[in-house]
Amino acid sequence: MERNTQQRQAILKVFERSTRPLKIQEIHTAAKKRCTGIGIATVYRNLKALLEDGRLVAVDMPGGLVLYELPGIEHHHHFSCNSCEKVFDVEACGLNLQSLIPNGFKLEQHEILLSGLCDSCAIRA
Amino acid sequence: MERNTQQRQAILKVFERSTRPLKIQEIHTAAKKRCTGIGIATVYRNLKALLEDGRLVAVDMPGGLVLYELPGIEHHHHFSCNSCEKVFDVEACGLNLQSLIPNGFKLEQHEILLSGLCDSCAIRA
DNA sequence: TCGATATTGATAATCTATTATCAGTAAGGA
DNA sequence: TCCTTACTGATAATAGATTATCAATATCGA
Repeated sequence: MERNTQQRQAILKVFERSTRPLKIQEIHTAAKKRCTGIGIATVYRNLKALLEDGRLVAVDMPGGLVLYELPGIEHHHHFSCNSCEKVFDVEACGLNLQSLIPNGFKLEQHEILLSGLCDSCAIRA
Repeated sequence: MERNTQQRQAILKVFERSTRPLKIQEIHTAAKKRCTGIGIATVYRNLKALLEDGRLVAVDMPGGLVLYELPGIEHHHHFSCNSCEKVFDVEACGLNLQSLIPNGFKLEQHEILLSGLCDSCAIRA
C-alpha cells in the first residue's frame, strides 16, 4: 500500500510550483527546502515510481540529461538556455514535418529542441 | 607530426561510404572490415582527434547517444528509427521557429528530432 | 634502409549516474 | 495507541562509457 510521505509530497509540490522541466539535482535542491534532509536516493526512488504511475513524464535531452515534468500539458517542445542551462517549455508547433522525411519513412513522433538565451540571460548579454 | 595510419584511413573510409550518422560501435564494426583487429580505443582516439580537427561533427541524441558524421553537409536534421535504431539525415527545415519561443528569448540553434519507422522497417511492419 | 616517435591494441583505471542494501523511521489501518 | 510494513537516509555497489597506461608496432623523413 502506498503511503503519502512528507518526501513524496515535497517532490510533487516542487513540480506544481515549477513552470519548466527539472533535472534530478534541481528537484533534490528544491525538495530540501520543504523537507530538510531528504536524500538523493529518495528522489530517485520517487521519480521512478511517479513515472511508472504516469504522474510525471521524462524529457530526454541530448547529452543524456533527463528532465521531469508534470504530464497533461498539451503537445509542446523545449528551449534550452546556452547560458544558465535551464530548459523551458515552448508552445506547440503547427508545422508540416512529414514533408521533411524521405519516401517510405513513417513519422510517429517529433521533438523540437531550440536553444539560445532565455529572457534573463539575454538581458545580461 | 600526424601519421596516416591504416586505422585512421579505415575510419575515414567508413564515413565516406555512409549516408547517415554513425555511433561508435557501428564505426568500430565497419572499420574492422577494412582493418582487422582495430581496437575500440583507437576508434575513440581517432574520433576525438578528427572532431578537434573539424573533420567530423558530433550529433548528440537524447539518451546520451553520440553519433558522428562528416561536416559540410548543409543544415539538416535527424530521423531516428524506433525499430532498427538507426539515425538518418533529413533535409533542412524552412520553418519559422522564432515564432514559438517566448518574448525576450533569443534563438540561436535548433535541432529537430523526428522518429518513427525507416523505409526498411516500415515495409516489414 | 634506418631510427625517432606517433600510434596502436589490450586492458586497467576512471568517472558519473543510478540502483541495491539495510537498519531505523514513520504512515495509517485496526 | 499499537503494530505492520512501506518508506527513508546513508552509502556501498553496480553499470556503462570513456580515458589512461604501457610495451610493441608501424609510419615516414632523412
